[in-house]
Amino acid sequence: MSDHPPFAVAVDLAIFTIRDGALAVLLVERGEDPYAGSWALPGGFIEPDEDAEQAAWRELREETGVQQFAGYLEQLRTYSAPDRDPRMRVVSVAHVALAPDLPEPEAGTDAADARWWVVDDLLAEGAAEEAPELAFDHRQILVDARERVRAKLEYTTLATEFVAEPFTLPELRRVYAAVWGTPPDLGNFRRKVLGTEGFVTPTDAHGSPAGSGGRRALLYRRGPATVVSPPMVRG
Amino acid sequence: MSDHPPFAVAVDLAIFTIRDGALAVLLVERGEDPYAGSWALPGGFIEPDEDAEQAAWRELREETGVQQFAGYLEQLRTYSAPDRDPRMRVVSVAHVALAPDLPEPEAGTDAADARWWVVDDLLAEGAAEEAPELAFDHRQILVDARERVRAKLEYTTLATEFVAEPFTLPELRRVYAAVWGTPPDLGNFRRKVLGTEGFVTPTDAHGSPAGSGGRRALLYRRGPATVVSPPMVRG
DNA sequence: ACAATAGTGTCTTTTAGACAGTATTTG
DNA sequence: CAAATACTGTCTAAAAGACACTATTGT
Repeated sequence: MSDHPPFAVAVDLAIFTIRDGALAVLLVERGEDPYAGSWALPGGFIEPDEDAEQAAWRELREETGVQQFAGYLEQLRTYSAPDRDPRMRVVSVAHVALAPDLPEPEAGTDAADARWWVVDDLLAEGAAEEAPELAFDHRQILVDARERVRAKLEYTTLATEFVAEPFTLPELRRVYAAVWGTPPDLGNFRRKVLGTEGFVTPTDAHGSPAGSGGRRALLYRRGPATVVSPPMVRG
Repeated sequence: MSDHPPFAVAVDLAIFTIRDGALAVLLVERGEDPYAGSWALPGGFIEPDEDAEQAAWRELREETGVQQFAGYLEQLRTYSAPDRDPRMRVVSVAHVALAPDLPEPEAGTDAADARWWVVDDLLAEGAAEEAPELAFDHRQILVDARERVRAKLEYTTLATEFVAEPFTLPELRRVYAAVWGTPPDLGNFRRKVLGTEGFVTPTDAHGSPAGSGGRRALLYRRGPATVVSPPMVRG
């Protein structure tokens, strides 16, 4: 009754960004068995002196190669099926991270390669041409992580974590378009964002239009607000 | 780089019910050190052949003494501070459970005693007369668990898990009153619940009024809906 | 009859949905 | 100027907030 079988405890990360108008996630190609050669979410084991969040931040910096990582990280949920890792009993505390678009990553020490993948290509039923199967239960983690991000865009100001400051409202709207798959109505989107106190704070500078030709959009910074109430609704 | 320090992995449960119009949680008095004699959330270690959710269901049945537990269980989040247990490194996957009011629990094998506590008494700043400090980081878990339940009443039909079928709308409304601290407006509450397709399904029977004297309320059962959109808002 | 509880109706305000129109910039 | 992008305004419909009123039961 007082036994406590030993487990290894890991963190895994679904690191999202917006690339070319699509939601993308960072995957690493595994260099070792099990699943050598297939693609997986970046992650690693928790060290004795850190908690899961610290481990996640450490892995995030290691995998992205960005020491002063400016972005958002939160715990997603814990995956603990007894057979999820064939080597031994590993429990994984999965996290979600968001970042304005990061450089193409360098391969880490234990990974053969690392690159961004368009999430819809990975998760589409028709399985796009070269979309790989994911290692372990990472496909399920990715499904859950995407759903978390989709949901949080509705009732939080989280979308601003996907854009570098300062940013324009059209940029911010393209974040919603990428994550939800369909852009919110232009006018209504502006009314909601500007009408939610503290969502964004205006600057007096102007950015560049998305294409060549077009009006220059006003630039904004993130505001102090974190919740959007009532929520924005998904198309 | 390939080390994976061993951890013990436990589950802890915040089991909520409504008792005498207040949100209550089940605590056990610890019989052993550390924290012998103080109160804690029920929990235990994960066995080699089960995942966290199975372990949580097992503990739930053991602690409540109800073999065919009819209620709701979901994962909350994982707590992993290195020093959260002074004996050794223990990571806890916390869960939230809801149940229509259960019998007064029996003490389990490893617990000196077990009883329901009114959550507001435990968490109030003024610390009610005989409200105990909680063991480990269980106060924080309880705070997070309560917030999860409060939030989920807004955008899901979860409140129905707090009442035994069949139930009346006034009963259901008292769930919101207990969890939120203030009752939703009577008329608007009925409009929302009855106007949300699949929230509840009517029967043709009538229940008894809350006090002695008063009209008999219609009885309902849980409907198939799980989400309430747009959400009900907290007073 | 009265108090207590359950249930209905309605007026106002807020917000979202839809979409037409105006403004600014580049080629 | 035409095309592309950014921005504003307005009408309608849906929903919430507030609150008055009716219905049924026990003492």
